[in-house]
Amino acid sequence: MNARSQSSQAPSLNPAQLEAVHHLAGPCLVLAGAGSGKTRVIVHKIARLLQHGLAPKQIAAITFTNKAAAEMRERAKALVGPRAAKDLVVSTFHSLGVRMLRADGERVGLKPNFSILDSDDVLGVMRDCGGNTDNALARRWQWAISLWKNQGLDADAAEAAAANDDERVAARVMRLYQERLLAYQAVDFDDLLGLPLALMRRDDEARAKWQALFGHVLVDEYQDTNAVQYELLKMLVGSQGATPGRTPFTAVGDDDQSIYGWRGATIDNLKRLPQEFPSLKVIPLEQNYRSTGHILHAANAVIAKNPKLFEKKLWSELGEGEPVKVIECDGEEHEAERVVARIQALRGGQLGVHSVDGAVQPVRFADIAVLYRANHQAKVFEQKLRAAQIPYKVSGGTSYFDRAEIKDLCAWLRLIVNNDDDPAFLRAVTTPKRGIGHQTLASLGEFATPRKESLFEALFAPTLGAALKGKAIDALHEFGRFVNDFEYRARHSTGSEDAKVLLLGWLKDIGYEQHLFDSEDSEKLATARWSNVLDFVDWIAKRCGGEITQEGGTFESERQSVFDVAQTISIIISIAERGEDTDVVTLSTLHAAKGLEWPHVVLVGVNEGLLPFKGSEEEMTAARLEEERRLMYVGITRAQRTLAVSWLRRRKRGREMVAGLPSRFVAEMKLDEVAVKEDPRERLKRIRAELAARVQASETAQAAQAASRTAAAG
DNA sequence: CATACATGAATTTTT
DNA sequence: TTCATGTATG
Repeated sequence: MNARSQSSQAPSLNPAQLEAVHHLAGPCLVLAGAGSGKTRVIVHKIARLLQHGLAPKQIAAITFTNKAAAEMRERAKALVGPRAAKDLVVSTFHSLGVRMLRADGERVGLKPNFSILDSDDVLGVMRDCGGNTDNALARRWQWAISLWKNQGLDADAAEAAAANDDERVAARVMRLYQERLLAYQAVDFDDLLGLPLALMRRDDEARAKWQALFGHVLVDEYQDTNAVQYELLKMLVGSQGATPGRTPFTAVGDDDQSIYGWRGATIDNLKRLPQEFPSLKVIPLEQNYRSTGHILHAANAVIAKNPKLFEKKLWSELGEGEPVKVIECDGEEHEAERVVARIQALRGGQLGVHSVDGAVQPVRFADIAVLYRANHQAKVFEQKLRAAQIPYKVSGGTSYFDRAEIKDLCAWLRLIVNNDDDPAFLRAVTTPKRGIGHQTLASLGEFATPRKESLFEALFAPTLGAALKGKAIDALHEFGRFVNDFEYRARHSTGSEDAKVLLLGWLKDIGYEQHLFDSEDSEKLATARWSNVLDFVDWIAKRCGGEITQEGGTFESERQSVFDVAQTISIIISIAERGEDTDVVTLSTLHAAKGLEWPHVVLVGVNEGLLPFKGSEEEMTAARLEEERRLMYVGITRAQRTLAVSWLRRRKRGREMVAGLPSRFVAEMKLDEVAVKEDPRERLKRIRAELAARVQASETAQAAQAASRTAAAG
């Protein structure tokens, strides 16, 4: 098992879980503490709803990430079987939004083939709207505008709410930006939430249609919803129609794990739920199946310092376990060395997985995680781990679709899907370089803008000759013809074989491999990039269907054209899932670690200023401190069996060294109150007994699960 | 139009 | 110290 392994849990649901699963009639809020088996509850509730006669497609389970959606579907499949699981609507808010807009977007001015801009594209458009501004400013606008959109504000509302000149400028940019997106027939990620909401508000027919679709809506990680997502949920369950609260729903979340306030998530959505749905059933899940006692004491003690929305205290039956260890370090290097030493000690020590007969399997690398506040902290650990020959992976690193080479290719695909997508046009036309530079493109832009045409449309205007030199026009025309030709072929190549031929031929035509080797100074890096490209081609080809070999034999799946696949590409899940079974230590930010668990966790850099993070300028408000505390809580509750917390006596600030203090959260863990003074030999005996009991429990659970599966199948 | 050097700023991240 | 952006040069 790797980090994703589920904690062992008794085969039957506990009373609170049962209550949550059985409450089908009205709105339900499940306050799922860390490690309390919330996915299990969701999946069992889905099964229960199916038993009660809902069709799979009437059940919507909404998650935040594609990865979470995929996992949810897998878990559902294991419980209800592949047939039912296939038709369940398990999707992110954003993909549901895409689905609604592709179907009914015309009512908010979108053709069905609109493009979805990623944040780089958005940045480009922002810079354009502000008249060639610098990147940093454009990024601030992007940030502010995204937050406004997440709060459900339009440009007018944003301008009215603007507190200073900077914000007023941003609000003006926002108006321009929205106009331009519409002209491009493009939307950003925030629009995937806001436009479906606008659609349903504006159009009774569409609203009725989508409200009739679902018989129950489940929302995972509810504490991470923003204002727009909440409105969207309310709209979907029909609370604003003539028959309020018609569709029952289940929100599952944990206010103590809300760590995304900085990107628009609002805990108000939790506060408002009981007020706006008076019949709301609130069910706390407090039994933790993940961590041992010392770890939970620390977690409870820390979070107790935060004001509470709902009463909730975790407990577990897994025994006291190991005390939490605090490691004091000289500096970053020393910390990394001590962590390496700890990893080696864990692997060599008595803390491996004990089976009932007392044999010890060593701790695997994949059982260990090093968690930190900010990405840059990973660096020293990478160095020291490499030096010690310990394999590791850095999670939360750049995702597959963030890679430059993949973005390049996606730009081309987007351009053939939607010729009016100017950001895609700009990226494709300059990748690889084909003698068309900013000069030419600037002139083309100046020509196109007053005519209210997209760049691609303007390419073929007969009067373009007045604005550009012959040579430039020739190059542009050639590009245009090439794109049209590629589009034609993409529409007509279906099935994986044709797709592969088309895509490889296209890469050759644009000279992409050569481009990679020319632009990358290390040949090794270029090779790696090229192999990413080939993976990408395979991935698209596979999605085009045709003959597919899977467990259960070879069969014919529905054929799609490359064009069809390209249409959905910017929203589709990354294939970063490869290499999941390798035995490596995980390095991760605290944010990226949410939802995961490891037997052994080290929280590093737990320093005042770093873990309650303190920027140079903004002051530490109570709300900010509380979110930092929840982050600490999330970190602590990732650990199943051992937890160590390290802090630095000296740390770098800018280029100088300053004295470091342990984070206030270290004291808040109240380790001294629960630490046990125990004879080491006694301790070992106790630990073994606890572990044996645990192993037995998990084996019983597995046996029962297998039995119930057999029963379900028969 | 692309590459080489200097100068300046530094959370967290998904869609 | 590193990374990214802006300017100067070939």
